[in-house]
Amino acid sequence: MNINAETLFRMLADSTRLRTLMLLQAHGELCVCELTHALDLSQPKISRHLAHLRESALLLAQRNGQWMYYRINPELPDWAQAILQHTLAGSSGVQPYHRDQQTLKAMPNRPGIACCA
Amino acid sequence: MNINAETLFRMLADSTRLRTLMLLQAHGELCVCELTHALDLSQPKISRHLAHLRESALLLAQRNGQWMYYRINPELPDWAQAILQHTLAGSSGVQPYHRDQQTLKAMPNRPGIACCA
DNA sequence: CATAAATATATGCTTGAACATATATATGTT
DNA sequence: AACATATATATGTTCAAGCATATATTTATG
Repeated sequence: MNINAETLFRMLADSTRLRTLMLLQAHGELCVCELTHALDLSQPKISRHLAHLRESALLLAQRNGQWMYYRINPELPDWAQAILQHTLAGSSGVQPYHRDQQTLKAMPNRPGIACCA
Repeated sequence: MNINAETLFRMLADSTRLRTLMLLQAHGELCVCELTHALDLSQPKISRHLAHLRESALLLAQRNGQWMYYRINPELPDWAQAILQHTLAGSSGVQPYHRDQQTLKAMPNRPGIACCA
């Protein structure tokens, strides 16, 4: 994998992208509709930023039925993964990141998650 | 200390500022003329970016005679310091960061450094 | 000693490019 | 058709670059 620090930081410098990455860092894999709900932003806005993150090789995308699932590229170099971890550690208790986690958990009809045990 | 992740990453997302921070992370403290020489950029450009970094509380400045010395704010939260460390680890061997270090070492008449033993 | 010159650093101001946003619409899946 | 996602276009905002210039400190000179 080849990513330079400046590119990584340009991607992290936008609020929508940073919140998205923090959700993915905490959950492993999420589809566009989950992100749209958790961040409470318009679908085209999320989709555009996901495209940027994909083009920068920070994210991988995978279709499952009608849903597109995104996850952090596991081949990112160690230093980049470490940066994402430390960022999550430093902001998971802070707004808006903390609220985003709660909003995701409270989402009704999440695809791929059984509604009842 | 109070700095949020988005502000940190906006500061790191510019090439001039990132190169400056990597030099400071590696050397502890440098004056404007040393940074200007090492990065081979115009003095107003460096000075302008140093002002941004100061206003974001990432850097502290201290006058010593005619020289202004800048250093990374030691009160940055742990996660932010960790990010700077990992960034240096990931880019110290890469251009332009590696070249910057060499150019600094080759600078003649560095203030505060004895010319001969 | 007063003043001027040289060095080091900071800051207005304007222009231009990069980029985020919003709306509408297109594509793909069930 | 309904749902999920992507993209095109237009618009507005942010922000870096460059130049000129201002301030501060030290050194040189009459």
